[in-house]
Amino acid sequence: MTKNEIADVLTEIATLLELKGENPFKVRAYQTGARALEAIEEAELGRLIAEEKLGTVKGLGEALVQKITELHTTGRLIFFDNLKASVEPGLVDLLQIPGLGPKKIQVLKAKLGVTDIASLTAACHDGRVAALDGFGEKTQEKLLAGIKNREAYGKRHLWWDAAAIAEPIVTGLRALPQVRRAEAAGSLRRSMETVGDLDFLVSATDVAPVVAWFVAMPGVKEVTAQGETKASVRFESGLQADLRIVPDEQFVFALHHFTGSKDHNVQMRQRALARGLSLSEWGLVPADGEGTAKEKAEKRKSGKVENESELFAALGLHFIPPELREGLGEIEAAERAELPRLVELGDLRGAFHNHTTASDGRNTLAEMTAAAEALGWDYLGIADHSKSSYQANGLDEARLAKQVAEIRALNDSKKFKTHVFAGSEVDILADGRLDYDDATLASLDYVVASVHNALTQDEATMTARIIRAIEHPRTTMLGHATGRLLLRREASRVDLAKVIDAAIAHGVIIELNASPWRLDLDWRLWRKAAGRGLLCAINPDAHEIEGLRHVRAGINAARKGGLTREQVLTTWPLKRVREWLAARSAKTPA
DNA sequence: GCCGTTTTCGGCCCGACTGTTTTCAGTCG
Repeated sequence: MTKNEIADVLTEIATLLELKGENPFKVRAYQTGARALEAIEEAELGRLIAEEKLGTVKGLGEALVQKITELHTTGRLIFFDNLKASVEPGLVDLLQIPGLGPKKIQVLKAKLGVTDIASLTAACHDGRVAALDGFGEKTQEKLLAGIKNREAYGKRHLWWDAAAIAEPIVTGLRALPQVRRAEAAGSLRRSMETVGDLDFLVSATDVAPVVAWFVAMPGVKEVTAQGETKASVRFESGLQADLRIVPDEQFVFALHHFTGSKDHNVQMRQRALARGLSLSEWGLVPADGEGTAKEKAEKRKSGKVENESELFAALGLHFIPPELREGLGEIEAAERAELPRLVELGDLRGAFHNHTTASDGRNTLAEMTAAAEALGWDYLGIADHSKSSYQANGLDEARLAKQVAEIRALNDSKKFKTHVFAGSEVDILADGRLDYDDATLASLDYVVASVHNALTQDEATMTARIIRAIEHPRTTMLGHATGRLLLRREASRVDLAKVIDAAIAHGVIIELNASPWRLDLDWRLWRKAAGRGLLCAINPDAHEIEGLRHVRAGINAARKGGLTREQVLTTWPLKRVREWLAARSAKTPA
């Protein structure tokens, strides 16, 4: 078994133990163990097991070492099999219902024979749940509502959609006279491609009016919690938003804590402990357990930390941008002053993958160019679909030639300051050939090669297909490498390591498709690939003028991937891009 | 189940909120 598979087993054990009402600290030990395992490298795990040194990993004791070793060598764990057999499988689903934890599930099972969502629903409808000790009418209603909305509530949301809801809320909070500071935290602030719920953090002089404003926001469908300093609401889409209000001197610590990620926070706390300090959402204080809460509060005030930079500095670190706080080595890099200077939205000078009404876009060439000019871009690449993308009104050779001529004429007219590059998003056919002949391709400034059909080929076929396209001398960049649609469609099966190797070897760019549904290549792959020389282009894949703004999502992903300005072609000035494209063409046999 | 300048037992983060209670247990983050 691989380490991630083993970690999944440990996590499942934790869930099952929790359901059985086991000691919560034992449950946590399994969760901690799973995380510790994920943090070591695959080969390292094999070595540690072989040398019987797995126990030296913090969080892995005698029992976990034995279980991990058994899983790693045999692929099975008798303890896990027995545990699974002792728990009704439907009970695991019950844990997902808000308001239900292990204790209540135990009671429901013991008193009412509830073993899954169906039997719980029946018991609620009969009123048997409300009659139980410790339960009541409200709990019963809440459980029914939770069951009904389970799917919508469990759903994640695109960063783009979540940000559109969150930004006016932050603005609204800051406008309140009682509010001193307000930020959105959580995975939204870390610019994750999808977001589970929204976390708002506020420091205020008076809390009641802030809570009152929050629960009365337009679009709120349901207030799920409301207290003095905390509130939770649910929007129509199922998106949940949490508000927390803290004293201003605590704001920075709470902001850091609720921005996360969990792994980042764990590592930060460990670092603090190693320096005799204890870090939490409440503050940074000496780690010794002595002293009353009041004394600790005094200590907090004495060592004032005004912003996150000072918080990181207090632990001997350079500022770590929220996007990098994933527990993936950013703390070590910050210690050594080796954090990359991340690309910014304002660095962008243009984009290459955009559509017009010639294929399936909703704005004309002139409209798209005007919009690019309004954004201050020096250049805009038009890449409409090729002829095989019949469903997208792809251009045949004659229509493409006409479009190229239009683009040349538009540039000559000097109507816009923005230069337009004539390109095409050329289908990579099922066998890896491109959708136009070489002469047609040679008439273009650049070529984005993309897969649009036969998405379910096996991995070897798809990989060979894409690599063949990369090897084509006229291919400038690879479009949306995996074809994934976040929350909707899985990525195609493709060996990205080989694709990246081929792109580097042939000097082909891989696009970071900035469509909020794609963000493809995934940010997790960029740091290593760019370090090896892969050049990135942030392309919005815009089908209308509003779509050009999606580059912001692309910048988010690029930043999470640790990319610098230099590594992103679309930040380069026009002259340098032209020279780069010309040099590529020169290498190409005419 | 893990951990130890409290070293083999007794902690392990803990405060806020809800719904049910009449002083608190369970859940959540």
